[in-house]
Amino acid sequence: MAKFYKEYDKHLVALDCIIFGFDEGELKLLLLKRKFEPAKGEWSLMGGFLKSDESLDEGARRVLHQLTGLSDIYMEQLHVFGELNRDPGERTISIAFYALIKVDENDRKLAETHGAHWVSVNQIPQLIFDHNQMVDKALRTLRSRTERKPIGFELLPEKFTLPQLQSLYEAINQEQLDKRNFRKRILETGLLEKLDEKEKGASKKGAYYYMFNKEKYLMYAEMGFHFQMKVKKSPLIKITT
Amino acid sequence: MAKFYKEYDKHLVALDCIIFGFDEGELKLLLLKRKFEPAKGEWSLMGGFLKSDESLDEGARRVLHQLTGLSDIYMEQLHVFGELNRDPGERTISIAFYALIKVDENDRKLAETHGAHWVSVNQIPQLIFDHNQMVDKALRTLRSRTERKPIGFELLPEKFTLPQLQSLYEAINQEQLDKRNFRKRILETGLLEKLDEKEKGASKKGAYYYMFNKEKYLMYAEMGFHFQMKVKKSPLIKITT
DNA sequence: ACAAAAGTGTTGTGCGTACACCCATGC
DNA sequence: GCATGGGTGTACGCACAACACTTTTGT
Repeated sequence: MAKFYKEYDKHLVALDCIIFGFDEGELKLLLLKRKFEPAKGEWSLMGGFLKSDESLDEGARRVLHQLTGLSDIYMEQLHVFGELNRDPGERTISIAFYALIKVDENDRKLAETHGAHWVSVNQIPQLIFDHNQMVDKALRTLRSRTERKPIGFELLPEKFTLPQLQSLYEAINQEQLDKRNFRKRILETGLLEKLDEKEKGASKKGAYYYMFNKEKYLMYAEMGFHFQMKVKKSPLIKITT
Repeated sequence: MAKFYKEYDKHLVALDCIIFGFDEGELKLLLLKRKFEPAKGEWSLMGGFLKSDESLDEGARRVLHQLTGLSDIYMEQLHVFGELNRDPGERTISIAFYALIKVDENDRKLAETHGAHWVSVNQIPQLIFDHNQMVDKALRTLRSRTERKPIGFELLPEKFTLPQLQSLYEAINQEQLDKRNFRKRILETGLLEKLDEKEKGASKKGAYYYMFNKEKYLMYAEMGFHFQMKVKKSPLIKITT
């Protein structure tokens, strides 16, 4: 290929992945102890450097696969971070991606063998560089996503119950929702298909399993959507002195 | 600075700017005939390459200033485009920014002396590489921005009339709005301050000037906002065969 | 029989939309 | 005096929030 741009600076381009998973009723993040200098041993996002022969998406997927063994997951570009000294090692531009995955037993093992850990988003430790800022931005993006796109397909197993779906929404948005309103709203979208089978782990009565209607899900994911639920107002508690 | 990452590939990083302006009741885009190979002479966005000693924002501002003489304008990161062959000259990653500016006489001249042209968003020509895709994404982002953030401060002169503001919203969203509803909604946000002065160019009666309340504007720009207006339904026209 | 979670409907209200006429002025 | 754009109020409907009791079943 002819080189037209010889005279311009070239840069290291990092790809950092913010991986969300939903497990045990909590929204979690996949973190890693960094294995190389600088900042070796500190908590970090999954990251790697872009290669010349791969597109951004390909690169992000490769990085994720190398570090966790995971593949075929939903990822989206979040933001580019490019402050001059964000990485003390060398001037590096980082393209942050966020990903949503269903955490199953298999993934849990895979992640562990790679030295990765699932951490609740309520207990994020200090991360290297500007990674905390990235996580913060990803969380806010994920939240505003719930209002415009259906969510869950990427974070829940194929079959799930309405209480599980509700608790996913609650975990993402850090708020309590009214059961009746939630069920009514989510059902009338037509996104869900009720199965004839109950989940019996969480209660004696058992909750019906549902699945997403894949076509509708994809349609809404493309066209957008409107799902807004306000906080369930908790009764005011007066603190008596 | 110590080099920790010697072994990794480095990349050209372009900064491309999608500049929106509002002029003569239309939403316009600032375009340029490219002055160097490859694709010399074709229509292009404002673009340049990132230098090692500048942050992304600084770089984008520098590029814009070099090409148009404009400075001090509102810019926001849009997306990174990184397909392998997006630039036939060489593998280049492009970070796209979008900017909103008030077009005044001064800017119009500045732009012209730099060979830039204001083009209505309804008449965007074929652009080089993936620049049309960038414009498309920027437009959609700008539209969804109007629903969550106040807009106008960056695109209108300091004093403006309500009909002007409305026509800005209409130009961005390509839809007609109901005058009464628009005025009611926008006024009750408290963002606007009515002046005692009328604009007399557009009509005999004249329309009152307004200004943004800067503090409220910044507050809403930060915290978000909710401004959604549906299309004014135009009466159905039956086409008789 | 009781504890624990699942499931189920109705009502009120605030927001958003639709809609038509008068006003001020320049020509 | 008329044409042109600016300015104003109300009524209706719907979507959303609030809210409490019954059902199932494992122990």
